Amino acid sequence: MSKQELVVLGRDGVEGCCPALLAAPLDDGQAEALAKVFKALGDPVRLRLLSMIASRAGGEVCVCDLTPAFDLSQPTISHHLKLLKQAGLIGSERRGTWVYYRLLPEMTDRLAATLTRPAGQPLSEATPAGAAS
Amino acid sequence: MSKQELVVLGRDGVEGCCPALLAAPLDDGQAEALAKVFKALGDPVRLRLLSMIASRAGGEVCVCDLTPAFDLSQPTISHHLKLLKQAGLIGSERRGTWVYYRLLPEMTDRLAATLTRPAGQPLSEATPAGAAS
DNA sequence: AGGTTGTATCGACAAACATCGATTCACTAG
DNA sequence: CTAGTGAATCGATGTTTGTCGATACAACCT
Repeated sequence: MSKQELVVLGRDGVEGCCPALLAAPLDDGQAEALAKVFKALGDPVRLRLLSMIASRAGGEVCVCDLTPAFDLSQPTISHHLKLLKQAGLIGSERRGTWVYYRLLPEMTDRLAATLTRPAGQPLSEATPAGAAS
Repeated sequence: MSKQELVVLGRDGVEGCCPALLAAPLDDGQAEALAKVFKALGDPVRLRLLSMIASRAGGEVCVCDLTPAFDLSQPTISHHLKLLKQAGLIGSERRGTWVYYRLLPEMTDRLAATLTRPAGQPLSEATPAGAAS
């Protein structure tokens, strides 16, 4: 079911590879899809969740290990995990009583590519450091 | 004034280089600062603005070229530009009657690095494709 | 000075969001 | 089958955010 979500994101969402944020103007659909993913990253709790999941040796974290790391209720953590999952950033698997989350590196790779500017960027010709206020 | 904002972000915010989202758990301050920048990217209008600014040959765009590209009021565009600026993603310069915006590539470079996972990531040992739902 | 044009700020309002407690669902163990 | 535990969903609530019109500010040009 959530695999489907990923497929959708891959199809009419962030699509083929990298929308190239910095190389050409995004069309409206690309912007909408990309914004959803960045919005998922735009919360400190979700960023910490993601980094805890991504940096865990073995690649998996049990929800039962994530929840007590925050001063938030269990439903709130569950909600944040759901948003990260809907953004295609993480996936989950139930094993017995417990649910394990893991990073889906395809999405972070895609975002990194999106934010990388093409070879010789025509910026800062006469703009050495922080000339623009 | 907004240069100051950038400095602040550089100091106790995203800091030195890359908080390494995917390599180690973020501390609370890092997460808070990073979230602000991602939040700025979490809106389709701002993404389109940023991509229009970044992809413009010469590196500069006049606000007067940006505003008519949207079905939104001038104050709304101004507001979005302000948020992008406060996030350290763009800078502005007034020349005569017009104000020009440009990309500050330091920030996008930093974000790209943040989303890049370290060399041999311990993921997907037994997870070929999209095993996790 | 006075008028004109481009941009930013202000105040208001509706929609979206983060959070919680209560409940329900999924699974395991007696 | 009946607890008991981990996780997700549901409703409600206070806060944040995107948007607008009105207004103020900045620079140019008579």
